[in-house]
Amino acid sequence: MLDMAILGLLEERDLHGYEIRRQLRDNLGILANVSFGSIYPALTRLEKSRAVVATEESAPRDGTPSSLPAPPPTGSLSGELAVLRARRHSPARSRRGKKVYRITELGRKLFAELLSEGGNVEDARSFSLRLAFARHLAPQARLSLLEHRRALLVQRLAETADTNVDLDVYARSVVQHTADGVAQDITWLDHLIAAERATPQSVSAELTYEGDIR
Amino acid sequence: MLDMAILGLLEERDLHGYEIRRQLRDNLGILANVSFGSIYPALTRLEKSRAVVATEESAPRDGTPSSLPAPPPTGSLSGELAVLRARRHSPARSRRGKKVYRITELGRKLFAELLSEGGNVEDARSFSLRLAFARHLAPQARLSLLEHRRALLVQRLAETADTNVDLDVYARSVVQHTADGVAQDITWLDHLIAAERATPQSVSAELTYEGDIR
DNA sequence: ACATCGCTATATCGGTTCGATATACTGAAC
DNA sequence: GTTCAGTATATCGAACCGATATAGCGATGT
Repeated sequence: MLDMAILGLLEERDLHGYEIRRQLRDNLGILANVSFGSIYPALTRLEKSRAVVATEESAPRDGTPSSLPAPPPTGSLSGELAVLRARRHSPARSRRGKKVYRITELGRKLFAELLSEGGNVEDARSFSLRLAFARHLAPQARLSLLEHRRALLVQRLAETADTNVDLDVYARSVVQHTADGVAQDITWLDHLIAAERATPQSVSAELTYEGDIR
Repeated sequence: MLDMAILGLLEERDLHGYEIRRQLRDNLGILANVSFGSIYPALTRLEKSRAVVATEESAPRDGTPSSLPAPPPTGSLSGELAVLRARRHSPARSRRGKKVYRITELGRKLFAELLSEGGNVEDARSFSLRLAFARHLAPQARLSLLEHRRALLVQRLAETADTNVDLDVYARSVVQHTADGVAQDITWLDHLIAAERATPQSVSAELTYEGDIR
């Protein structure tokens, strides 16, 4: 699951581990407390499987050799300011040895697979992640994802509707609140499904991998 | 976290692994898809740390009527020993050995500790579990649990309020829906807190461990 | 002047949890 | 009377978590 998340972020731009974690926590909100103990091993195994490549000190596009780890302290003032300005909104800050990862073609294929097939449908986090990256899916795969999730939640709601006997106030409150949450998830999905059906497929077709998903 | 859940269930009645999983899935709803790959190792380690004891085909406790096909009442110590001795020399051929676990005094202490101190406050599952077992907590510990969780959610909501820029429709919808869920969790907690304050402590005092929690 | 605190950044360790799979018995349906 | 679904325990490798170590750098304070 983490692999999918990382690859999805790397589809946007090259990133290093720390920044990946920050985006997972702050931007997405899902996977809020993912730890470095998960991220770095994940990056290592993605690198081993050739889905990403690591470069030290994020080099600009074309074959620039990695520069020295420390920025020159006696640089020009304008240079320093440029660095500071860049630091604000770009993850490419040069501090200490920093491994910037870039997704490969193989990685893109792996991402498409994980997004459409991989991932537990029963897990809320997994579903939310896939939906967050749904623009990389073909319209019909998107719809299918939403409907599968909806069906699962409806079933779950039906099963847990009448099992609140012999529970005390606290447990019953938890169960009830969980059920309420599920019900709201379903209405949310209904809106998404309706919006999806209302949107003509041609509009978003160019953003998807249509042909690559089997 | 699983340890706390298991001990909490065993406070009610003696159970075996399969049944523990069933209750976790169906009754509580939290920890819905916990696997046997978690439960059996957890039971083994709880047994190793003397928090629970395992008996084969144990009799139900007092006040717990059971519709099971009446096993011989092996509630006595000698009976348990006989079973254990028999298991040594017999490979349990006829029936698949059903291990029924019973919580010990040590286990009860461990449960009280896990319930009050242990468990991640940031994790929704952990919180829900603890709340589900909240009747085992002293009133002030219960209130504290609710208020801590509330404070955390308020903080989280404040932090994620303005970070929905540069996200596409799908990701933004996920983030928004997550935030809505958090907001509703807060109102839910508000109700629980109000109810908790409205209840005079003496009413539920006898159900708690008050003196055991440090 | 420098001490300390907080943030960025990578990495590893032990322990826990997941998902899949194997095994075996029972009862009901067909 | 054989297949099918449910009950029940167990194990394996991989993934994941939480804590911790290390280290450079910026700001803040005394």
